Amino acid sequence: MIILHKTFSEKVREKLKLIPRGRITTYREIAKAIRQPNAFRAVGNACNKNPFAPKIPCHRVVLSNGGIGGYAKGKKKKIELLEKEGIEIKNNKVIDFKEKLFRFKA
DNA sequence: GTCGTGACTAGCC
DNA sequence: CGGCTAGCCACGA
Repeated sequence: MIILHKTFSEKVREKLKLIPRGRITTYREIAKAIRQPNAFRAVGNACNKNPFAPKIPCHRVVLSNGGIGGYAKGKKKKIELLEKEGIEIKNNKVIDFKEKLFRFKA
């Protein structure tokens, strides 16, 4: 049997890496993807404490309501990165975030 | 083992 | 739409 006891952060990172460029996801979606739909809080924590900051596209994660949320390097930086990838943002909210939302494989 | 904290969310007013 | 509250989870001290 397999027991890979990965930490919560590990799982989050795995999912984060799956987000394609030009797309975004929400903390909620990630929580669901790792089979812990109620751990959306911990997801944010994992990203914030993420020791591989530049290696993980954590900037592609937004709030479930399309809000930007936060970013270890500053919300502004997060917005810029997203705009660079083709995500339109206005008033700290993602435009048509529903269409750009990336859903993980069920 | 307990407590506080946070890049959250949904509900209510 | 904006603000507030309660519920939720993992992690470090």
